[in-house]
Amino acid sequence: MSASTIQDVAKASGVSVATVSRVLNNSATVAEATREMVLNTIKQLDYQPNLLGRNLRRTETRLILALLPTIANPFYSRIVKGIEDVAHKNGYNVMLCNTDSTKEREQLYLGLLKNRLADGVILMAPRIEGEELTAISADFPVVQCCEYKEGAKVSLVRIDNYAAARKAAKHLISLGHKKIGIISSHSDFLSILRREEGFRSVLEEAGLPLEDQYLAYGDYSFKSGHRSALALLALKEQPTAIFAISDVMAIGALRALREKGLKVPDDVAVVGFDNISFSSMCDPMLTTVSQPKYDLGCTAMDLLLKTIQGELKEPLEIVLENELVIRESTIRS
Amino acid sequence: MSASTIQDVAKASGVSVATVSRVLNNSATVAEATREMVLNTIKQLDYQPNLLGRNLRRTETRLILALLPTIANPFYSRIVKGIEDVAHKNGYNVMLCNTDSTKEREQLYLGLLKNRLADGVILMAPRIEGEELTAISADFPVVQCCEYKEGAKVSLVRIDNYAAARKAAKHLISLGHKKIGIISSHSDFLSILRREEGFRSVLEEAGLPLEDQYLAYGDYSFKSGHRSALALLALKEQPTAIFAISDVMAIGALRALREKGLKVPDDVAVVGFDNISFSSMCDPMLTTVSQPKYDLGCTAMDLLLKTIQGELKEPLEIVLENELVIRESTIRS
DNA sequence: TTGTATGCGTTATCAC
DNA sequence: GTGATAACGCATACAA
Repeated sequence: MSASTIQDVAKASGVSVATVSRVLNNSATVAEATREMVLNTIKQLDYQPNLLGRNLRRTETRLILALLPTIANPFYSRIVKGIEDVAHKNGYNVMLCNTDSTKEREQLYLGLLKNRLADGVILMAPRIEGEELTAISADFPVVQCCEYKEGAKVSLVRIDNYAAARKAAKHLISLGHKKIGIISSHSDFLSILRREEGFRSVLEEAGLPLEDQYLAYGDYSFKSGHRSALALLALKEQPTAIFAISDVMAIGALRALREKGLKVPDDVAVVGFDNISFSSMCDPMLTTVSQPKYDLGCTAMDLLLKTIQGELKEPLEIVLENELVIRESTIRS
Repeated sequence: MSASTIQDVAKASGVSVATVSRVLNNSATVAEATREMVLNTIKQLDYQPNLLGRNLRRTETRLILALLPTIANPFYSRIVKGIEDVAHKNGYNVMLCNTDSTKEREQLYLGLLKNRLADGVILMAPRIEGEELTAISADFPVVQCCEYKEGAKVSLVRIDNYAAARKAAKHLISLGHKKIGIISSHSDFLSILRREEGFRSVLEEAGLPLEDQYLAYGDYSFKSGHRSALALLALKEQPTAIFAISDVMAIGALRALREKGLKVPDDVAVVGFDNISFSSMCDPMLTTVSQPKYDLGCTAMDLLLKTIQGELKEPLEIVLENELVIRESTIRS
């Protein structure tokens, strides 16, 4: 476990640490001869600058934290790709942190931000309260992506969840469905509430107000989608269509329907949300609301960079487009 | 962007920084009265210790990096959960790093290890050469998990890939299949080569040596599985069974078969590898070789902790059990 | 062009 | 029990 420092390099090169530092940082004011010699001993000693020292001195880390509830939901993978691409292009590294959907772990990682271990954070499913988030955001660079909290005055990139859910509802209504179940989640994300509201609004306009029993709650897992669908199917009047606020849960619902011997879409139609890659691999392929995941990630990182560079006075909210992708789970091909 | 330091706290409390530090680290030798007062001003100033300073001084970060090719493959999510659970239990944090399957990004993150920004690294799909990996491992704590490189003298947790693939092959042979295709990947992971070898060995023992044309290569994506399956189906003599070295690719193959109007398992049987959660959600449910993902993660982190604590003189290799899970894609239920 | 000296924020070793 | 102070490894203002 060797650990040569800048001092070792200086000594071995017969120069001062300042000169070595200059070589390290490509400072112009260093003679070509010395530069070469120093670079040589750096290779020789296999010297690696200690980032703790450097970052402490520079008070920047060039590190971004991306907080997500779990990597188990493939929804996040394209978003992360977008974040990374923009970050790398700008000389930043990205690290992913699983919050496990708990306030505690989220606070822990936000603590690393407060403790200067990272230059900024992108939150993909904030769990802490809006006020706390607002407070942190006042002192440190933070951006919310996709999911967001009530009352948080924090930059945000999202789609219009209300309008998106309306598209899904209108599609089902246009197919003649009258009994429609929803699989939502118990989170207090505004994104999810908006989807519920949007979906409801269309049903009401169609004179088919949503009854409480047609609303089931899951936790974004396959199993919870499966379980919720079974609950909906246990009603006296089975729904003829199910809308899930996440593809993963919609796919769990597909499995439940299969187990019950119901045909999709003939007996029951299903609409998901997110358009994860899996939604076009399952059978039947899933009709779903597509979020521009890659762009959401890129835009969030752009916003964060602006925040870090102080170009943003106050929180900004950016809304990207969405699209209903119609596949086999609602219409026979 | 406030940034109160230990000095500010000391000044405001009317004590020295040493005392504040003692309070921070629960040093026993501090009077109850002073402790309370200091804690008070810490709250008041919303003081957050700067981890760069602390880590620099302590020469440890309590941070672990988990390097994976992409979070798009759900295979990794349970492994990561195992790593995190053990890490948290021992006071370490885990951050995930996408290498995008490139040597460059992997080297970059390993650089952070060399530069003391993290205490150790778990590699889930190493891309750099075995010798380079061996060299790094000689100086820094590194553990390979699941996939591993030829010639790397580095700690490793894995399953017996050879034996596991043999189970899959024997299963297909026992079902009477004679023309069997394989979807593998072009990586130079020993794990994958062993699977190929194991599978081949059974075919040979059955007098059905694998012809080159029955071997297709993908890149672990749905699409590549889909594409590879189409290639296999284009052969004059179509295979009646397909073995994919990853569930994701196997599921892509299922889709290709559906498109070609072929019934699974009646026309073509399919076996995957990994047992990701999705494999029991798709239709038909996938027969697959199950890796003990959570345990693999836990064990890898255990090994890394031992390495960090210097309890491990030289690289250790641990082999965990695997299991063939038989589902609808090979046998009608 | 290079060296000296200082400070980044913390912990730890001394003294007292 | 507490306070100076050195040190961690680096970058930079200022001298030379």
